[in-house]
Amino acid sequence: MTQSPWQPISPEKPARPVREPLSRERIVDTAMRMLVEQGYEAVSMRKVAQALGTGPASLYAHVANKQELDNLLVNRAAREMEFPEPDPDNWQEQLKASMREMLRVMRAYPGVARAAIGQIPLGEQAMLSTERFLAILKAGNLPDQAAAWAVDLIPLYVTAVAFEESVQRTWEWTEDDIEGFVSELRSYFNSLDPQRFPITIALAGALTSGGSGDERFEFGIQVITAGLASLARQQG
Amino acid sequence: MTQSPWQPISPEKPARPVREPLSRERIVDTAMRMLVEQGYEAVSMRKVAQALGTGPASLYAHVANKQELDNLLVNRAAREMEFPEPDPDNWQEQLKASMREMLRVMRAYPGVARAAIGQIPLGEQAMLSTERFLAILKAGNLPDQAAAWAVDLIPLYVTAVAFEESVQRTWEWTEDDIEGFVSELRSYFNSLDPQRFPITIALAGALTSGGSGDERFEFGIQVITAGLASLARQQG
DNA sequence: TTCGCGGTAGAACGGTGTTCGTCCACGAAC
DNA sequence: GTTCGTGGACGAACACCGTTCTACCGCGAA
Repeated sequence: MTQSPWQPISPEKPARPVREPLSRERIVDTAMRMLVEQGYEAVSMRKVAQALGTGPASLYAHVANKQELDNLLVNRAAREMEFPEPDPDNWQEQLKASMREMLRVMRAYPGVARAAIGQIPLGEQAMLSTERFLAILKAGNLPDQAAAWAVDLIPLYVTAVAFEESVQRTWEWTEDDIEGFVSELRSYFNSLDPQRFPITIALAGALTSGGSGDERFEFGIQVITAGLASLARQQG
Repeated sequence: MTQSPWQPISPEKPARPVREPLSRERIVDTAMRMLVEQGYEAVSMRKVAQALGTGPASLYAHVANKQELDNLLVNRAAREMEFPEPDPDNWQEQLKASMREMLRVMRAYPGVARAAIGQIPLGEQAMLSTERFLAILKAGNLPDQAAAWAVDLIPLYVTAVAFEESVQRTWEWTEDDIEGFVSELRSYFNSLDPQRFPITIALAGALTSGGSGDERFEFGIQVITAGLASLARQQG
């Protein structure tokens, strides 16, 4: 009882607390914007709440926990992916194009990869992209089991690539930093003990090429596509 | 000056603060043991320090930061991997065996995968395993550039698989939990809109099979190996 | 008009990585 | 033999994190 009993109750309303009410939609919108602008690390329950002008506890009325919010972000991103209509004569190129599309979206929302890795994507949009991949793989005449495991393998690879990139982006390297690092790396390889690392030294040039990641990714999807093609049933 | 001036100086030594001095080695040993026994989440700078009977600040005299400690753990784990001598007639099977070996070690040290993902492994032991993989790939007559990118792709895939498993292990699921989840998943697939998810529904069985992960992993290394083989130069 | 209820939100709990500044033991120098 | 400098040890603190407790309050139903 530290308050004076005659204190006026509610001094002319406390600064209009009405505001637009919270909602799942508004929370995901805000989190997504922060993800794009400031990266995954910046998307904390506290900061999302602060951006919405409230406290962290308020979010929990609409979102179960951080993990669910991550899942919602993944699903929101998946909404933007576009896939071709399956064409049996062209399924390998379609598969590659779809993987490129997946990486494109994940690059556009850095941090979504981190949210996506290690979770089974069961949201509406994510399931739709699975369906699209399955359609392409079936057009390629893959056995059911191979197609099923492939739609596990493919997002795993693309997500891992995107995640790796996003981790390195966290370190905030400029183009020059990368160039410097690559040349340092090359001379590090060359300084190794030739007795123990003969091949690493011989391939120092090849090992340090393709730093941008695009070429490496192209290589990866080529390997996966060719590997899957080798499992396709002859004819149809 | 709150102390009494006649107070005896150093009351028979303050509980022997000598102890064995800290060192990088001791820190990594302790962290590794905690990683094995309690998982990655339990390995914090504070807890490692506590296990060593000191405060967190003491570690920073020997280890730059948490990330460096993670790297040291990765390198320590890589020390345990064993690779076959390259055999040109058997390189595909050797490649698969090496990937299995890599996964085996990463499973033995849950959390190492999490520490490894998104970093270029430049430690002594990690470089050695790269060298071994290169030897096998060269035995398979892969072009230099393909071999170089392959030793990027291969650890990326294995690490991603191990990381995914370790994330799911964090959730502490029993065998029964998994079974229940899989059957739930199956009925979820079957409850989807047949208009929009025809293939997902048709393949519900295949999609939910191989829950243990071993079969999925075997599929993955088969795809990668076959894909790489398709890039090998004809003959030598 | 009253009551109940659900969204809001401040405060707090128990954690995290990292840094600051103090203290002290030890080896080198005088 | 004594002094001094230095580097490791480390308690305390900083700025965060996800989550929960609990009080409050406005609004719709009764």
